Amino acid sequence: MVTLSNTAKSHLDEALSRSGLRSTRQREQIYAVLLKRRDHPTADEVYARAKEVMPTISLATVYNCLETLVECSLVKRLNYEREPSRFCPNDGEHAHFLDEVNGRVYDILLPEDFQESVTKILPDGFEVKKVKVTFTGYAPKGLDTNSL
Amino acid sequence: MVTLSNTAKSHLDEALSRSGLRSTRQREQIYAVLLKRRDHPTADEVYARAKEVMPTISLATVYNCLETLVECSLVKRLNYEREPSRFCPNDGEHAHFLDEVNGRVYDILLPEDFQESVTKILPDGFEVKKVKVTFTGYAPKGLDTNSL
DNA sequence: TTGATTTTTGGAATCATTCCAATTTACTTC
DNA sequence: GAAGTAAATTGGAATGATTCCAAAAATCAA
Ligand SMILES: [Mn+2]
Ligand SMILES: [Mn+2]
Ligand SMILES: [Zn+2]
Ligand SMILES: [Zn+2]
Repeated sequence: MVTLSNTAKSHLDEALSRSGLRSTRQREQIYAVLLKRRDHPTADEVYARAKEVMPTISLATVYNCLETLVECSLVKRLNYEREPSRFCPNDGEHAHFLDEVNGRVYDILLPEDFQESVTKILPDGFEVKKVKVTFTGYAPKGLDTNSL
Repeated sequence: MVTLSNTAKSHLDEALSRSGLRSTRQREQIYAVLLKRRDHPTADEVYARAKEVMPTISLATVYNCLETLVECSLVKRLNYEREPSRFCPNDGEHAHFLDEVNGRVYDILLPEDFQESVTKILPDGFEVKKVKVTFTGYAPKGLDTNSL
């Protein structure tokens, strides 16, 4: 029904219970779908992939699960202009690169001191909680989104 | 009808004609509204402000004009999660800071070498066209959005 | 097993934005 | 400055991702 490594499964269970939420088949399935191909799919795409292995899952549930995973900090929601949200199961700090030609989004590893150093550009008095960096341009050819 | 400095007016006219577009009362009005209070209003807010001085303008026109201004690179469109787009008439390179408490967006001046230096974190082969930086947190109290 | 609480589900509702066809306006040419 | 053509504006309908809702199903503790 799902394909979720033991470590991913316990990562999920811990994050859910930390938020006082239950581990369900649907939540596991959605998380598994995201981890399998780290290509930043939309809710509709997640729905399609989840249905292949869990045909009775509903779109509403996909939205619910994605929202839950985002709130547990297991998944990030990405928004480009007014397009449908995309979802990223990479819970580490990283930037995103959107390829203008193929429409794909690549995760970009950030240097250790990045948040600290970029925060220096703020005038005195600004207290930063989060920094988001998004690149747009052309990614190198033949690069798999799973590889980053 | 509109309040647009001579320099702003010619800035607008030049950008429009550069794109082969006409300068209209509505486009001038929308641009004037944005310049008057640089607080990153939504299309609805722009509509409300424009109607005060041009009561017959339509919401469709506001959307059209905003889109036109964005395409002329006179205005930037900002998107936060799934909220309505906001618009910024600051055409220079800058970052944005969203205050989580008051919901306001502040323009953040970027250092000269910023784009160049942040681009260094990309692996070889990525060709950058644009970098977007967005901060979230708490802005200093009593700061006017027009002042930045 | 029972009962209380969450979660899932299908479908309706939302709402920012886009689309459309008709009217008006702007620019060019005579 | 009248006429013709292209571009822009307008009100209202349509769109579509997302959210909402109330009923059914699943989970958990007792
Ligand atoms: Mn992603
Ligand atoms: Mn803005
Ligand atoms: Zn990512
Ligand atoms: Zn701005």
